[in-house]
Amino acid sequence: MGTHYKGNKEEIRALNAFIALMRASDSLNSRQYMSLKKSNLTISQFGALEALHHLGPMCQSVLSKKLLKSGGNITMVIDNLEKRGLVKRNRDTDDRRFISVHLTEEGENLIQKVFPAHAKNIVNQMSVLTDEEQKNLIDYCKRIGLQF
Amino acid sequence: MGTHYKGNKEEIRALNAFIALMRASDSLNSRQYMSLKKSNLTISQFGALEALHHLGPMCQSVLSKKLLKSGGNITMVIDNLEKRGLVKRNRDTDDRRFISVHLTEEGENLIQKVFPAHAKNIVNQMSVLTDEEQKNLIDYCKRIGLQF
DNA sequence: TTAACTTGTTTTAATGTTAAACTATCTATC
DNA sequence: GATAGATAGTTTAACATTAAAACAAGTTAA
Repeated sequence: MGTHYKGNKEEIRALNAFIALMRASDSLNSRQYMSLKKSNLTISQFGALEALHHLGPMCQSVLSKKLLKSGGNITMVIDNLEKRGLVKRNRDTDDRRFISVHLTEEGENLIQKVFPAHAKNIVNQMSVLTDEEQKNLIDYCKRIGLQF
Repeated sequence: MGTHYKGNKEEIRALNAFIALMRASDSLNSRQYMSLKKSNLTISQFGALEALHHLGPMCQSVLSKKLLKSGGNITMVIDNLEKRGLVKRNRDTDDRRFISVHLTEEGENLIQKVFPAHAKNIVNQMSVLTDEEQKNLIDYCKRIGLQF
């Protein structure tokens, strides 16, 4: 692994840290992907179901902000969940611009079944780090994430 | 930020570490995306050009392994680079199953122009961490990535 | 009241992504 | 040499993703 960039030691280190971070998130993502495939869910679909499960019904623009995805993308993801009968759209009667999305009973059952194993799976993977190391990782990642 | 999972302290910590890692890589990705958009390159296209630049011509199956992407995906990415005249395909004469992909002069010029700013950009973002912290991050990420 | 602006959702076009099926080519074995 | 199996690449179908444009509904200001 590593960069082929010809820079000084500090630059090489920074690029290697970047690559390591990206590879780690790729690995976690692909293990998530494999795990969810058993339930015929994509990562995005799972994310939407999870948000609706833990936060209750919400309109697509809110979901879009929660999941950090574009509005057009949410339309597509909710479309696919709706086709499977896992969520339902409800046009708001007061302000007809809004569409409230909520889990169906089937969707609620599915997320309740899938979530615990999913969480356990992640906890398991992160357990290669000690509690102290996880704290450090959170600190580092937040600082990287919150730049502008 | 944080999970809504009702577990014990250790589980919550692990899930928060997971979420922090994913958010950080999302942030880095989206900044990469914005930066490369100026040159009309996607992250995948940049990755392919960079590999060909630093490692020289190679066939698609090797590229596929380097970039950790499926063969079908590489076909698409190389198609789009070829349409723009940045790379060229060459059928191997010895073994006609192989196609060697190489940068055109235009592609070489582009990657030479784009790469330094790109690397600098990443180094800059990672510089919110000290050298010691970057070392730790690399260690943590490698351990997360290399499980199973 | 109407025109202009704002906000929420959908559509469209382009790219990425995978898995699976397919074609072409090469190799080993009978 | 024919054939079975392996390998490289392409195609297809499905979903993800964005930006930008279109569309729908509500708000505001002249």
